[in-house]
Amino acid sequence: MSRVDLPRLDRKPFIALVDRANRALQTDMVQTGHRRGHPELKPAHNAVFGTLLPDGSRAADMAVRAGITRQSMGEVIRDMVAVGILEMRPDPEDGRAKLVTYSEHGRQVAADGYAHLKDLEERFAEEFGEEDYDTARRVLSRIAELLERWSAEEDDQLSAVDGEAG
Amino acid sequence: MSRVDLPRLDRKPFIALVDRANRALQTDMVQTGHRRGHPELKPAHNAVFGTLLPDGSRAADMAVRAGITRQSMGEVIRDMVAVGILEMRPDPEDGRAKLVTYSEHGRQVAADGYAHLKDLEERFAEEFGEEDYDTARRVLSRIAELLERWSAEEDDQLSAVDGEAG
DNA sequence: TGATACTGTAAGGATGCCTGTCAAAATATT
DNA sequence: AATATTTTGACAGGCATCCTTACAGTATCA
Repeated sequence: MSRVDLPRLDRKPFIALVDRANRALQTDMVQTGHRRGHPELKPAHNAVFGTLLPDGSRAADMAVRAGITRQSMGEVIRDMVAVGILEMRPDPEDGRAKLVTYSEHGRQVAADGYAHLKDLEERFAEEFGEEDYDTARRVLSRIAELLERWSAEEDDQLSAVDGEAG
Repeated sequence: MSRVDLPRLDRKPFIALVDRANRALQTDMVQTGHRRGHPELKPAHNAVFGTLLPDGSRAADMAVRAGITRQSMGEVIRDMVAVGILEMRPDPEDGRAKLVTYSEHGRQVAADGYAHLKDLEERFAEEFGEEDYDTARRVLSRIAELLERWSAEEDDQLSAVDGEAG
């Protein structure tokens, strides 16, 4: 009987903290949108609000910024066009592309959302203190980059071993 | 023409930072699990690893801790039982409940995962400094609670208004 | 004992994102 | 100029995740 002992974690895994916070934030944004009179808002729309530049963007660029595929982003965008938040028109500078912009109604929706985000920023800063809140933001903003680097390094090591073996 | 001006955000929304970090962490955990010889691991399993206590837990409790419904947690648990990571047996102290525990194989999987988590904790602490990393953890651990409180307060205000009007 | 609350589960649906594929347009290569 | 490659948005099909609604069994308490 080779019973494996589970190492006792002295504290909750970081991933659990991030995941829990993320679920709460996603829910909060949609719920607030609904309360503000925009019942058409869905969680997936957050990816657009976070990546669509004020003067318009291409779907492909937005997909890269959001970290999802072009197809997925395109689907979300078409959905938001259908409910009147976004508009698409051919990009005059590139016949293949279409320029995604907010509709007039979409600008109102986005403005309401940004107002709520600003409110949250202030509440968080007040709750945790400007300094600690900024620290948390700084840490979070670098997590993805670090993980991708470390993962790539491990990939390199594995393929190097494969290369020697093969 | 009442054109709505979009407020320019001075920095990325907090929700965008958390979402991006979360995606990266979820991907990293699953990828690492696969590399360590556990190809059966899926992203949804993280919710279990993060909430199942070493001596066993009830599904309902785990659902609350993970921030998802009992039904969803139950589905994930049954999936992990099917692939041999978890075991379920009746709770001797409560005829309604079942006690979820790791199987022997599951303990090995979890041990590998926890080892990776510990490695990440150390890398993060080294990268950001113990103090800043702890600060980020502390901030994140309170986000859900705060949002739920604020949301409840807003609900109260709305229903109070409804009450007066009705 | 009966009302109420909590357990896990089932069924069905909505959502979000994926892979594979395509045509059209732009760009690079020959 | 002709061809090959890349890039664009779109469509089809599918899987994973989580939800809502509903239910039967058990516990708890008036």
